[in-house]
Amino acid sequence: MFTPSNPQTFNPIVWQIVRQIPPGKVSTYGQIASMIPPPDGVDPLRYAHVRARWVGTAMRLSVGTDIPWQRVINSRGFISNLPQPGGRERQRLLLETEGVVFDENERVDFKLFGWEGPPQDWLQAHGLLPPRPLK
DNA sequence: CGTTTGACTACGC
DNA sequence: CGCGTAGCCAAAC
Repeated sequence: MFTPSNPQTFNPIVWQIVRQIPPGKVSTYGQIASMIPPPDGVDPLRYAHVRARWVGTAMRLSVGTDIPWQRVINSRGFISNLPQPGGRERQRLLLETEGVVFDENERVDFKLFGWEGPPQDWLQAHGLLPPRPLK
């Protein structure tokens, strides 16, 4: 089932969701986090303040895997500042190869390329809840 | 082990 | 729209 009382279970859930993002689409840290309910024992209100950052941590740990990490960007439509040198350029190149277009300000339009999220039955099949807005 | 840092985001000016 | 900050935990030092 689903007991994310520790990151060893939280992170794989993040990665599993990221795998569902189709090529040519992007999601955000917060959007992915909103699909994962608060871990047991964590105050939901406090969880809402840190969950997006947890997703960022999970993504950082996903380097060197087959996870399509490039499809996760920040809520403003920009590529975040990756810890690895040259990571941003690489991420942009990967996304552009998939068909994602950046505007003159290096921003992605979520209206065009934003991922609508997985089907609800997929979420429920994995013991997750439908996405909830922040706060 | 204590300290610092961080692939975040909403909100207030 | 830009800039600063609070929120507060897991990794990384």
